[in-house]
Amino acid sequence: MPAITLPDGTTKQFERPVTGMEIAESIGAGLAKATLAARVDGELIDACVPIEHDASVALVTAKDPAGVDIIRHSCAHLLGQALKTLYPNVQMAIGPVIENGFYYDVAIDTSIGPEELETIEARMLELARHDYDVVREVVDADQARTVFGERNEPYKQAIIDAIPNADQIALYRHEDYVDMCTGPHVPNSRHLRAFHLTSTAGAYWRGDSNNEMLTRIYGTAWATKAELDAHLTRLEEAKKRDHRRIGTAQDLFHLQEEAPGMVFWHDRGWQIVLTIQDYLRARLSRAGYREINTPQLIDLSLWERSGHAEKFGDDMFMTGSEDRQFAVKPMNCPAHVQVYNQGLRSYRDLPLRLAEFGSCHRNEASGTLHGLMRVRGFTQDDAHIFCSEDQIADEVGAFIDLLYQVYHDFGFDDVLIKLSTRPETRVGSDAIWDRSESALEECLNDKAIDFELQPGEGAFYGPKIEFSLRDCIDRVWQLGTVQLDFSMPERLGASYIDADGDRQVPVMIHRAILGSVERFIGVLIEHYAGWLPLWLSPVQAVVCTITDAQREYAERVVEQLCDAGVRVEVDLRNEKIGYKIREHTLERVPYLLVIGNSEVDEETVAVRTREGEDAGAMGLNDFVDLFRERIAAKH
RNA sequence: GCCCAUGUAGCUCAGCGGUAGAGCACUUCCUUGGUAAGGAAGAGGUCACCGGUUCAAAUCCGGUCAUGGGCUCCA
Repeated sequence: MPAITLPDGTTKQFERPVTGMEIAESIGAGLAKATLAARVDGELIDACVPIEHDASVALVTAKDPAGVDIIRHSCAHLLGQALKTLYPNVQMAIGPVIENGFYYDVAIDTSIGPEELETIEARMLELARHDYDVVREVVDADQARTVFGERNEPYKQAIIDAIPNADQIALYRHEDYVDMCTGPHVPNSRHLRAFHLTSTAGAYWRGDSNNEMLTRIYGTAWATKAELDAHLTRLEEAKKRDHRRIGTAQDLFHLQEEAPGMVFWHDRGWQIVLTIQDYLRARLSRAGYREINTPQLIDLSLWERSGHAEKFGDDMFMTGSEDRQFAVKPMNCPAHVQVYNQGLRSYRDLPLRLAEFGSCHRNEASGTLHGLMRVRGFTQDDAHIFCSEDQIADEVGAFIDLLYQVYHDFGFDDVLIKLSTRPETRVGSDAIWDRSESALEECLNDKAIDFELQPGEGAFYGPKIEFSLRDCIDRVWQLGTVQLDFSMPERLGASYIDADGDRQVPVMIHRAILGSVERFIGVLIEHYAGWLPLWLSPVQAVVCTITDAQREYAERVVEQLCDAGVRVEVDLRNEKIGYKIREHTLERVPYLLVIGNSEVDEETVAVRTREGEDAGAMGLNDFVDLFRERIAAKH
């Protein structure tokens, strides 16, 4: 005789165990029609599962985010159903829900391209329109193995084998199709209408590159057609923000076949690099860093001593000369230790903060390259802090403050943080891992920073914190990092003399704020959709004349603005003013300074912004004041 | 590196066995015009590269390289 408490606080008595669907029907036909599942004491269950005890129950519809995920999950099964009718030999592996949609990994003996996706999607819709009931059945592991054995589903069997104590397995039947899932699923296929198959990809079985590669089919699914359309429109909009497209349109950089994964910076793009570096130099200098510069090519033996050759040798570019083998540096830290090692260091020298805009090359696997986001040649805003163990917390704390300030200045306030702790194979005593992990964690907690803990994901030489930002289609890119290192200083013979006159090995803190300047610019471009803030814009103003008659005055204006520190260009072309304005607006130049006869007469410029705002005519000094105000505010 | 797709003019793309196309950009001329595209003419391509099938290949097939979407990796 379960008593069911509903979210509004009312309690209903039932004579016998009751299902979520029956509860919904007792409330109203409309609700029953919309019900996808039930949340019983906080736990999601299928609408067809009887509730036997007193419980608080909320009915889940498509208005509930959990309901949309149920639709997505059921769409994965619907995809399976459609695939089985089109390709009877297909073998189903896993089909989970992801952000905005779902995917299914399958073993299939044919390749699935865009045309096949269309066919499959059409079949899915056709099947869903049968408005069939999804039937749930609970079996034990042996029965499940038999079912999937008969259906030639070795992957499903392997999944069953991997479930501990699998005495109750839920099977879901979509007409002739059977899948296995913890559920819940939609009660009827009529809830599945707003979906779209987006792409295919290869994916290793169980995510292990030693295993065979399966075909992954991605789809997106929503509660309503309108939401689906809105999502597809968002994807289209996101494409317009793609840094590769904008980089070409604004003439910032290019990539070409002869130098895969390496950037040709054009003058405008390079100006952005220079602006960022100048800004960081000022910040670093204020924070007590010293900038250094170290060689591109270093004898392989140093990389052997540092351990990189053994672990990452395949990913290092090599070159030889006169029987010596050199590696193009893949990272800066061993070189920074060499600088540290010059002369005898005292505890009074610590902490020693050595910074470098280090140009590094890594032979990344060809399939991983991606515009500016993943390259083979890149510049790290790298620095290494050599300090004693009791300085770690202060140094990490100061670094995190610096990082947040820098991100804020660039307009990023939504940062994802991950703390990675000791992996299985590691160097250093448990005691020092204990201390350093808690030092990092305390720093984050002190600053009330939310973070995700990634146990076992730390580097072999120490724990780390990673700072990431999202790109225009919500892909997450790691930028900053701070890593403690108990290994390299010792391997490379770094030491200092402590207050008692004893030799000690310093701790090394690897840290970067932007990570790769290239990637950072990619994220910047997408974040701003090409509308870089004034202080970062490579060209900050273009002086546009109405006719040839203003040439002389325009050139004088450019000179004066240049002297005032404005990155300014002049457009004297024989074009109408509308044409010039359109062109420079599309190039996202922040200020257009229009000069006609009246401006010449009154010694002014007519100021127009790229947003289309007409700020009217003003004297040059007024414009420069306005300009400097905005630069200072980093707008 | 692995799976799938793609590679045609500076850019965006059409053509998919029978003489290489469009829009924008570019050049020249006309136009000197006040806030998002003035007009006319012209030039521009070994259809990524290598090989094969064919009377004939941008088009079909194979390989290589690159790019894109993922997977694995990321010191």
